[in-house]
Amino acid sequence: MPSNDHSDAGRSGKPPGRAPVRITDVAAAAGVSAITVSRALNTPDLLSKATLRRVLTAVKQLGYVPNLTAGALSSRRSRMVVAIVPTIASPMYAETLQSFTSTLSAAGYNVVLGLGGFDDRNEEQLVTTLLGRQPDGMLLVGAVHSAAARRRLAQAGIPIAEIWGDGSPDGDLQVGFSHVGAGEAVATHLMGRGYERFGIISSDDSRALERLEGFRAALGRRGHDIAFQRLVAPPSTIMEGRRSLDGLLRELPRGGAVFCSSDLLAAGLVIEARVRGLEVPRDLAVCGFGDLEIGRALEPALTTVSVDGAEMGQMAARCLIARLSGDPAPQHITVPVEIIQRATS
Amino acid sequence: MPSNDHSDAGRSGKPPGRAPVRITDVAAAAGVSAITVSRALNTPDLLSKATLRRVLTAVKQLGYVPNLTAGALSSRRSRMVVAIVPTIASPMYAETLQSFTSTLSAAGYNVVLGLGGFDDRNEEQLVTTLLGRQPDGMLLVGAVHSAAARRRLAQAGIPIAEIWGDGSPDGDLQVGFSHVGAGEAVATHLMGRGYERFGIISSDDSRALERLEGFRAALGRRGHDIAFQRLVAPPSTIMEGRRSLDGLLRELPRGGAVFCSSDLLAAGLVIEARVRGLEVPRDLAVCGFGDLEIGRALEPALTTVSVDGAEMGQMAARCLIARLSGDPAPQHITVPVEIIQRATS
DNA sequence: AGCGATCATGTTAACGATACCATTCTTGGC
DNA sequence: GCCAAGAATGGTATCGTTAACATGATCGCT
Repeated sequence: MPSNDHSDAGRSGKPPGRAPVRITDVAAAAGVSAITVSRALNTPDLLSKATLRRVLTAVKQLGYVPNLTAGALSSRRSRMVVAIVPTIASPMYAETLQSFTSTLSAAGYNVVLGLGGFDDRNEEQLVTTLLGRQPDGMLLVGAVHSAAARRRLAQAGIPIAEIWGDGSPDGDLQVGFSHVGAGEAVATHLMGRGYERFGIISSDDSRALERLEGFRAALGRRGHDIAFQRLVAPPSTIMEGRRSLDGLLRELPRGGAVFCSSDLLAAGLVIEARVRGLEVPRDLAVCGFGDLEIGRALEPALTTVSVDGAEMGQMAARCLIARLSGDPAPQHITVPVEIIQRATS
Repeated sequence: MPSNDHSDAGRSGKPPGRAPVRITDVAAAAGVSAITVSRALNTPDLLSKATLRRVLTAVKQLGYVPNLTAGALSSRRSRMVVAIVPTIASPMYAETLQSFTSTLSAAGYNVVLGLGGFDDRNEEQLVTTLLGRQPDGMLLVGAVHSAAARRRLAQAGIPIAEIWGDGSPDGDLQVGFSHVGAGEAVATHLMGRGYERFGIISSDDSRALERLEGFRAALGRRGHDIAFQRLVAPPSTIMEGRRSLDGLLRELPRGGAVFCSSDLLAAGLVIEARVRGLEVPRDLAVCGFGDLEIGRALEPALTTVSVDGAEMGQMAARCLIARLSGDPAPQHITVPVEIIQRATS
């Protein structure tokens, strides 16, 4: 009977003969104790120059890669942050996630990605698994709806940053803007430009719907209403914008103005309008949302609402980092929302 | 410099009075041992109905969230996969990552995101940290260039899937297509349509350049050459496409055909051409790459090379999962590349 | 010169889970 | 009715690292 004493046999991992270098191997090579190696990598200031050099040499020579899983278990700091995003197929969220991840990466954190989709189906499942990773912090893009999931988050005891929020804060850290306010601003802008008939094409998700309500309310205050309204299933696409024109023209005579909940929808609308020989904005004015590249590059260039997704991601990351470092961090950050008037209104 | 003793209490964790429920707590509540709880969650088949029910009740009641970090350390399986992507600001990669993540998520894996950018600067740093997370597998979108980083990867002993590759495989699992072949196919297509003057606008990254070379070679074989060539810094944008027209028109008289390394560049070119009163494709034919939504929705719709980014992501995920489950998985998968002829050529 | 303060390093014991092997309790075949 | 084979469960060691505390060396100051 082969008795698996101590080393290689027993809990052997992957098939190929790997050489898992552990911290003790490095320690032995450098003639120090394990904790000294740990300190060389985490708190080098605590060591003498000579020891530090010796350890780092050994690290390099052996090709030591610290096992961060073990480190996390022991120190109770995983240096990981979970980001839950509805989708990254949408450029707005992608941009936000990109800058969020980059900023955290520079500070030594890794990001674990959770894709929520737009339904609450397996939200609890997702949140639970991800919390099991023991993240030091969390980013929620958009709200978490399932009650069970929210409870879990609240009990997790980690800082949670929420961005693109829709006004029902789960986290203790908000980076965002008022969607209602944005809708109002668009209404004000369009009324100011002299338009008198209005339509809206909106994605059927909670944040877009808030903007819709803001839009409607501001119009109403001045005696206007929404003559045409169309909800489309997320994620928004250019094609869906093109397809919206038909219905729109039936309800809205020439000279109206339409607010689209995404630049993608707006771009589609403009493209289709031109194909039909309409002149934008004379026959149809359009305002998008998001200030995506396509709007800037379109002809005519799209009037839109600019919210800096990258900025929000970076802000959220910075706040989390501050919070995790014990530094004070603001609880609420409002990112400016700006109407960029270009050629379609 | 005062050593920053940030935490006041001992190893008590986060400030707010949390109740970290451990597996032993659940075990006690259910009147079983810890290992039984573990089995209830991981291999429920091994338990009797009655015990299973009892344990799951306790789990729910206590709101137990398994510490996956500890589990990973003990079992040497992290159930995490690292994805290294140049950027997710580009829709192509975003799409790939989206489907990759979704597929893995459904199989119980989490994805750790690494953003590489297009430079090799801190590539080794990034790879090292991420390997330290003990991922079970890895996805490389595009190649890893730093020699040190490649060595690390090779020694990691985990399956590595590489997609969007440029022909210098790091991993042992390839999902992709021939970029050279794609360039050739475009050349063949355009020549077949009767064009005789050619231009190219390409992103300055290795994969796009391979397509360029394929394009050039195929043209050369039939006695043609590239009359206009422009390299633009990644990531590609619509605006950059628009800006390219000026130079292009100087070198390429009306009736030429241009291959763009991205649908974004191609879309910009088409938009600008129409602004200048050119007719597409009569005055200028354009072929893009990537089959993005914008190409489909553009007017005139863009001829392009379709590579299914989502499909590739899903394939890569499936292969990794198979490999990790001990099932056989193909080493090389070639995804079909198809020229979609629409209205711009 | 003595002595507390500071620096540099080491020892020990977790962190929370699972692998391995052992143990008890069933079961069925002859 | 007895024994081998399997089902159900538990005990113990361990995964690789870091926190907490301990120790010895160094140093400046009265």
